[in-house]
Amino acid sequence: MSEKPRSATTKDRLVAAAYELFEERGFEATTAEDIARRAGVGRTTFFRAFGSKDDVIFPEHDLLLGRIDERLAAATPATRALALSEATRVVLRHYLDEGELARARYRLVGSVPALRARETGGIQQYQRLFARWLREWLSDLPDGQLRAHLLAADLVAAHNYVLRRWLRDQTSDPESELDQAMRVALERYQPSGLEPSSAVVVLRTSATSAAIQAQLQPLLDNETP
Amino acid sequence: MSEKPRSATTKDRLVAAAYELFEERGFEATTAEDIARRAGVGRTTFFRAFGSKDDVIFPEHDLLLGRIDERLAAATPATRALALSEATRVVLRHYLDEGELARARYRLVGSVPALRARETGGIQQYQRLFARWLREWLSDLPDGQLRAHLLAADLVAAHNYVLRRWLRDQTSDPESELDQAMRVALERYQPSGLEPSSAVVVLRTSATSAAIQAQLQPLLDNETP
DNA sequence: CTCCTGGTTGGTACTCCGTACCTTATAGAC
DNA sequence: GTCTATAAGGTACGGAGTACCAACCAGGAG
Repeated sequence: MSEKPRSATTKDRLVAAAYELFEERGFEATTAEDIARRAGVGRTTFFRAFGSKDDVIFPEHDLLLGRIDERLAAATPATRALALSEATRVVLRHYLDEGELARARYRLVGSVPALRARETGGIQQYQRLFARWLREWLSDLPDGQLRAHLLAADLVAAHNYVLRRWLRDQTSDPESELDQAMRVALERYQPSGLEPSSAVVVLRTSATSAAIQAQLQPLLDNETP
Repeated sequence: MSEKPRSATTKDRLVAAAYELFEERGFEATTAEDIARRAGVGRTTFFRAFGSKDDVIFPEHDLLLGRIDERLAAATPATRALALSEATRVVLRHYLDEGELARARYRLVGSVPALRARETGGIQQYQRLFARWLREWLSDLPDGQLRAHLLAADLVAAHNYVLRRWLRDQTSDPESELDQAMRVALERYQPSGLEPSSAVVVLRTSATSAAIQAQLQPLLDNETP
């Protein structure tokens, strides 16, 4: 019935057919054979292309994992915080580029428990990837292993928070929101071991600033754990 | 209305049979009929008891979700931090009580991708439950919604970090480790809007402590955002 | 041209999961 | 005893995913 672009590859036609049918009659009510028939191929070809019915919906997952890994591998010690932030941005941008397709997937996944499980499995893979790098980067800190896992969880949660707001049409500037979310998430990232925040208390005294400095220094040098 | 021990033993026999067979010949190579036969019941009874082959492995999930919800619902504003910590402890204790069964499940889930997905789906439910309460508790904070999601992710990640260490036999005192992990995770929980950490700087001066206090007070009262 | 070869596709058959439906057995309630 | 409710087993079915085979379609080589 509906015509497909001649140049579209078999995989693309299958994806398009699948989304059409899922929206028309739901995920469970659509069989693999239905999808194959609408795409004009055999059932065998469908399973050869995707391996499972779920895979039609998350085809770019491995690609994104690879890009994140690349971005993190390219970081220098001085640019690690930035790399973490940019790595999440890679994923966000991917979905923004997908546009309506991403929103269709969001609606679909939200309404089918089986797909939810599949999606969270994918998210978990992101988190593990972040954790793998962070374990190394934070290995010198006290509780470094634990903090690596927490920060990985934060990064993924922060990204998903912003992404979901965009998917639900609750923001028109998701990139700026990601900036802010990353700022909050990265409060945990303190590779130099500094306090998360510092307060300066000023009292008037007759001492010279040099004298004050001399007295402050030993206090700052051996911090309480 | 009380649980019948008879039906409980049927379920228990099925669980025992399932774990035996999974260890013997693997998850995929074991059919539902195999499990039912070894437990001495019919295939129909198996599916009535568990609904799916995966459910044999995660039978207590809903129970734990309920207990977490209870614990969080019972919190007063002053005891919320404690309630969050205790809620994760409920889950940890459950696994500790299971003992070797929990370790068998860990080995099994680790080796079967399909079960991994199922498990992370369950974890996600914990996280969503925490987030639901925290959204409300942190609603007055700047970035409260975001912070609620991050803290929920932290709590779950911290709990899982300790649990996995125990499952891998890397700790003999998981409860103490959970204390420490919660201390780190809850750094994010600052419902009163206080700074995440405070530093006291002491300089000698001739002023009385009352005079110092008088000078400090205005500084403390209007904090910089 | 025919013959061969490798790769892609479609078709058929099979196992198994999960559900629906129907029958049977057991245990009280009366 | 009978009646009824509940748990159990049995059978049949649709659909996912796999295995295997047959058909087609390149492009050489002779």
